[in-house]
Amino acid sequence: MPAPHAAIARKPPTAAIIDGVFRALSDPTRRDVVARLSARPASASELAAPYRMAMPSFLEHLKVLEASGLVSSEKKGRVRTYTLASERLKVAEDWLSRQRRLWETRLDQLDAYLLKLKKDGVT
Amino acid sequence: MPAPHAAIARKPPTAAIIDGVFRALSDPTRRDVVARLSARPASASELAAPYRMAMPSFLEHLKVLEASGLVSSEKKGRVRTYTLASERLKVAEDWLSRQRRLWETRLDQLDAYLLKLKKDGVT
DNA sequence: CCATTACTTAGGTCTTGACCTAAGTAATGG
DNA sequence: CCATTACTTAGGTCAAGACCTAAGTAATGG
Repeated sequence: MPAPHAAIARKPPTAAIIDGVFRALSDPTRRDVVARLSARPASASELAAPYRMAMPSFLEHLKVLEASGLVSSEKKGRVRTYTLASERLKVAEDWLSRQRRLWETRLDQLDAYLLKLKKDGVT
Repeated sequence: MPAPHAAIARKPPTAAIIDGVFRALSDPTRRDVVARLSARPASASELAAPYRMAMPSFLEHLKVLEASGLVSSEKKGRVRTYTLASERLKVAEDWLSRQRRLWETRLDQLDAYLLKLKKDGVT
């Protein structure tokens, strides 16, 4: 039994994974590719077409996306097809919403504190 | 009147802004700082304390965060205090949830299509 | 006032990132 | 088959990133 509590122990993504996801999303070409892939899968050359960039340069972007786990690819004949892998988008979303919760909690506490000051008649 | 329709024309963040936010979040030290600042504001040296890193190196991270708009700072006497600026976190959240919507729409369409195939008795 | 404290500036190194051209390889389609 | 098509590999440039040390400056606190 290598992993007890497998059902509940959904381990948090490592920092390195989150690094990769945010990094991959920090480039406009790569974000654009992600956006286009969320509509439908596409081949490397289809994806490359809109950009004024040499093929090897563009493929580098696809490699970054694939390394981050945001997309996956499969080759059939001479065509490599890319697909969005939505779980990794969720990793980023989760991190952000966790921050939002923390932040909002803090603001609520601040509110409560200010309210108490007011109620206690402090000026 | 420099900006007509100011109330509704909340212009979308430029690609460069989104680049900066995601890039800033792609480093674990910087994400950690954001997390700590969402609890409360703090000075540069307080923020630096947990890391085994020379001060100038760490301040570089703070500069990246401030340039991205995720945090702001103000100097009083010899202390510079950093505060989280939550609007920029929202920029990243918004981009991600937009992608999720696109992606989910696509899956729904796919579902509908498969359902139709089944209903039409295709095998 | 003057030693500390809290940054700041200046500069150096080494790696990584984003592009490029040129030259592959490996499936097609006529 | 053999010219295309669809990537792939190899390698080169140039800027940016993430660290460092050393030497500032500018408020404080005793």
